[in-house]
Amino acid sequence: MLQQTTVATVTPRFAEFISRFPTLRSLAEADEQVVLKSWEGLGYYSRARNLHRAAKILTEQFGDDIPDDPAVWADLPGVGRYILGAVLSQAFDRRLPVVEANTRRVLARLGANRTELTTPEMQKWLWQTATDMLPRQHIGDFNQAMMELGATVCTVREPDCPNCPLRASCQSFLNGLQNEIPVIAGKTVTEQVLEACAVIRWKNRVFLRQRGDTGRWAKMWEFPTREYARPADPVAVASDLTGELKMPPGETGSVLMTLRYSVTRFRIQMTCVEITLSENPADAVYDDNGRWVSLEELSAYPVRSSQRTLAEALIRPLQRELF
DNA sequence: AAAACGGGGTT
DNA sequence: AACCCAGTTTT
Repeated sequence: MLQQTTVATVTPRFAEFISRFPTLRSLAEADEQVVLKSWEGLGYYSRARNLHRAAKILTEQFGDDIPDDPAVWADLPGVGRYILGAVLSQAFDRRLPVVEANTRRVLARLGANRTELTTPEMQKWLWQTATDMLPRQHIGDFNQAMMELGATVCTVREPDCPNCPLRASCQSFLNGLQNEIPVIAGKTVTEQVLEACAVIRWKNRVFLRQRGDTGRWAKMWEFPTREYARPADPVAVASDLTGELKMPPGETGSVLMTLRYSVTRFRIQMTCVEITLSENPADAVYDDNGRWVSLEELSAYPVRSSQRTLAEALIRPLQRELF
């Protein structure tokens, strides 16, 4: 119930649920519709279905002898790494960590780690750090305490650092960084960029060109600062950008790229322009979503943040170079 | 690595 | 209106 649901919301609902299904077997033997009915208003109904399925699996395979084997639990529907650690550490004192919203904040602050929370490397760091920190005994209490610390002291806003039991070893408190950490990513924004990318075919060669105004051939993922980078954001450099060309070379399609700035993530969907070059400039055509246009018409096509048209900036230099 | 899944509370 | 919540699964 506590997955993405506040303690305040869950508390009364949990009591009702346990009263309705006091044992694992009673839950396993209940009709799914009855279980779902008792879940009404909590949302994420797949949690209820998974819980019910998991109860049936456990009861069928182990009867009333609930296993403490992490491998068994990990295969249960709805059991991810958090539930695995939470259940087994508290029910059986198994030495497994728990990482959730509160512990993420506590650990990031403790180590003054500025890596954005949702990145894979940060997730890895968080789980590893939580694992390394585990005591020998009373694992469940420790996990619970870490979450409680995040909920009551190491809060999102205005953490009570002076009264924190970990203040002496907290790298954020020691450096006055508790309000900068953790780093949370902004919402991903998607922007259509029509003229930014071109697939150029000439004889047996295919050129991928990011922009027309840099004056040189560049790989698709090498491009200068874009005007839609917000002023507060640092300049996007090649290392900040990871991209994947989703179309076969030589065909028209779109490119999805993710720009990672310090906080906000940009997702850029570029509609690529396919251009077939001819030695006669008047013959050059491009295909924009199935529409074929001559180079004459193309010359009016603007290159964003540049006074030059696509034809002037990209195609003419290409023709000069190739012919 | 996103996006989907959801209702309720906070800013 | 936007964001967040004791996450997991599917795309």
